[in-house]
Amino acid sequence: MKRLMIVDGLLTSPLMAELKTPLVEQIAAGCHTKEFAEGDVLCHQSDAAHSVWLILDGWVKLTRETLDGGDAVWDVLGETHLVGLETLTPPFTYTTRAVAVSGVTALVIPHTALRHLIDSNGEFARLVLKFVLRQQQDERLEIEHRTHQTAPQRIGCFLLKLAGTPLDGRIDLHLPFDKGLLAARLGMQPETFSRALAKLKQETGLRMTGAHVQMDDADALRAYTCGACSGSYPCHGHAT
Amino acid sequence: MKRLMIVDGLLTSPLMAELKTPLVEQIAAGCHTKEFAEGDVLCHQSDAAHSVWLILDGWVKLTRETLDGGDAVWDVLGETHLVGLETLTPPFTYTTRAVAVSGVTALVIPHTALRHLIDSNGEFARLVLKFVLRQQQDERLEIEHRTHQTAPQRIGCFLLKLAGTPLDGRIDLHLPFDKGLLAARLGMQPETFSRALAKLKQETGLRMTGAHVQMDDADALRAYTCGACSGSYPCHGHAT
DNA sequence: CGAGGGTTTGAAGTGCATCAAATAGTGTGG
DNA sequence: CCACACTATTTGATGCACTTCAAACCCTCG
Repeated sequence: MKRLMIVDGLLTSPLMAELKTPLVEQIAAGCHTKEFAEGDVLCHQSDAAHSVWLILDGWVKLTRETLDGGDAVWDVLGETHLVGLETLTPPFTYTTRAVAVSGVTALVIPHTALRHLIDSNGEFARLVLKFVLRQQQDERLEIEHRTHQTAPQRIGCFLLKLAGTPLDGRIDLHLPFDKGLLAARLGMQPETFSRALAKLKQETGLRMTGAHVQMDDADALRAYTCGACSGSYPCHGHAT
Repeated sequence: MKRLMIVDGLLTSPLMAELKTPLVEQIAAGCHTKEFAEGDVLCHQSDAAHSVWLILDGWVKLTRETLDGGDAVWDVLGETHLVGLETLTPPFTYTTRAVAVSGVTALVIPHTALRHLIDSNGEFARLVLKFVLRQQQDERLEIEHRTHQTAPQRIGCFLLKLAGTPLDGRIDLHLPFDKGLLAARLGMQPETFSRALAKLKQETGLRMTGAHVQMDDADALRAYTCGACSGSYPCHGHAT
């Protein structure tokens, strides 16, 4: 019963969903779920890896310390996303600190199990490779965005990704974490975020009250947001 | 004789250098070298893959068209670097256009051979995975740089990477391609590049005449450049 | 020598950051 | 349930970094 839930959890990951059933069950055997409270640290930068996490619910931020003591936010991940995949290669250490930014439910996947699987199972290694190559494309697009998009466009792009591809062109969602963190995730200051959001509302008809976002015509948002981008149009919006 | 040269060429790649000798020879059997003149196109964005290239000499730029007709430079790659690795995963198409920006000598590796190798050889798949995970870290650091570094710092960072880790703290090199392209690679305008360079000279004692770069104390450059970065200090500088 | 591209310089404008302060929102103890 | 404390968010004012548009300069090559 519980095993079945863990299998279902694993299958939410695009990576795991491609595996054959016996393999998923084999991985599931070593997994357990774990709850994290807001502020809990999943792992520290440079620590030797012990787990990879699959987020089932909630959000986790990945940060790195800069030399001058600041914190650089590398990403904020939500459900279906994996934390710590970089530890599958030498030096097998986490490259970021991971901190829950809300209550989080995660599937704990023992690092040893994954490493063993990669070493022993070519098919699994291939699927991880495929997965990472996909991520790499997204990251390169992100690099482009940082250079060519304005602050309001980056916000719009994020919202489109968050909304997925709404069938009817309508968007209705809640920001999953606070605006300050979102600003950092998008590479801007909180003040800039606030002003950029105001501009986005004005330009696209987007409405936002508190964390509640509404939009009647997602295409208007796409038109405003995606102009300078080299991604395929209309923006299909991978979740982050 | 010629076969030996091809094997040597393959081994310049960090990825290939990890393979066992018979495997390298097997790959080499399907490879040939090819010369490209400045401006020659290696591949077009969205084309079905036929080759992966290992650059033996010269430089290749990777660009993507933006919706509004512009060209976004994703990267500029030099010797020991692979072009087209993203085609090893579905949809097996190039995600960028690749154009020689100088005379280029490249090793042409048939795409089918690599795909076959990945599908049949778990060890090879693992090594590619390891290689791509490394690249991914570099790209995430690049994202951070675009947000936290100033234009002069980004130039300094690029020069440090180009110089590798000089033993005696001295730098003496030539820019491998024109400043306009370098500006695009670093995500800035040519005018900004020119001015940022002037500032970098003034701040760090770096000297540049034409494409010739000299510096007596690389550490002064690192001190100026790496402050806001979360990479390990001193900057070890992977080549791009 | 002249043409053309690469590079620099100048002047002006835009976008984002920074510093400062006001406002809104949230959780706590009374 | 209210007042307070504290944090998140917004708003205002100002400065800096980068872009943009324009023109000059430089360098190479025919």
